[in-house]
Amino acid sequence: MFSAYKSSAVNRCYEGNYSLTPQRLIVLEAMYKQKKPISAYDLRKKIWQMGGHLNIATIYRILDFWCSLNLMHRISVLNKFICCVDPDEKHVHIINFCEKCKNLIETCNENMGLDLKGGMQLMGLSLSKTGHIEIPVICSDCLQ
Amino acid sequence: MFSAYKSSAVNRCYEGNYSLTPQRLIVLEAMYKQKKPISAYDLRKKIWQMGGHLNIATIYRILDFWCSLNLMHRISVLNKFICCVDPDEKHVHIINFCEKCKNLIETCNENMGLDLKGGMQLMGLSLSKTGHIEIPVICSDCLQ
DNA sequence: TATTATATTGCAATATTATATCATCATCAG
DNA sequence: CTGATGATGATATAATATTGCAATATAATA
Repeated sequence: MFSAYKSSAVNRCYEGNYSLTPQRLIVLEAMYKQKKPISAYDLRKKIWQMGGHLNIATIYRILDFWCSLNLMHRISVLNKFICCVDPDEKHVHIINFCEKCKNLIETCNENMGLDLKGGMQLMGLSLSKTGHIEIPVICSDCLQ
Repeated sequence: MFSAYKSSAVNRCYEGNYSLTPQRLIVLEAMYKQKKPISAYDLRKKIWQMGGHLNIATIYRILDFWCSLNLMHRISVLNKFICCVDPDEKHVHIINFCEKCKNLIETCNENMGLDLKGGMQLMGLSLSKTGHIEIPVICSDCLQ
């Protein structure tokens, strides 16, 4: 439901004192409709089709904005963007990326039984707040 | 030591029946000298400085080649390439990427106490053979 | 409300990263 | 030698991303 997703967005903007501009809303809505990862340029086309117009630089800036608030993820292995499936999840977001069919299976480290903090401490590292983790996998469908 | 790294490369080529061409060696050597992640275009410059010349398409093809043999990694969050610090390591290669200083700390899942297989099985996934995992972190130096 | 400060967006140019196509060259088996 | 295969070179172009600055919108304050 878009309304739930949108209210997460509204809350983050309120908490962080960021303004929720029309352009940011346009991107939010277009991205929400988009169920697969999409490039910034394709998102621009999609917004055209929805009757809007945003400059490509603006689109990149706004995508970065939402990513920094964890409402979206930049899937770096694809150079594409996707809405976060559960923006209020407090664990580390994990994006399993099937190398064969290119589908994403998003979850969190807890659901995968992954103890990240322990491993990090061993190395003197701490997890960055904003990031997510992409794991290259073969999904069950592609395993035959 | 380059000789150890090179002999890993020679072995992989032999096992897989791939030819170790002069161009592939040039890339191997230039990359080995390079201690930080480098873009394909910057690598081309570096090869120029070493007195060689390789076409950009060739460079991309050869980088892909070495990545497929796990002698190098494509760091997708940076769109850059780096030599693998331990090409004979059989565990999953983990590249911790400091979001502040941009340095990489490479290790393997075992060293980090990360049980990846267990987590994958829970989700019906299996780890892809070729990939590595990039984790966004803050390193100890940057934590103040 | 009017004014100022700050943040955001639009625009245009450009930089950076990556791939496609096709010709040529090298290697190797028969 | 010859033909098949794989690798490389050359060129063009596609796809992704950023920069600098002007214009505009938003928020803060008088």
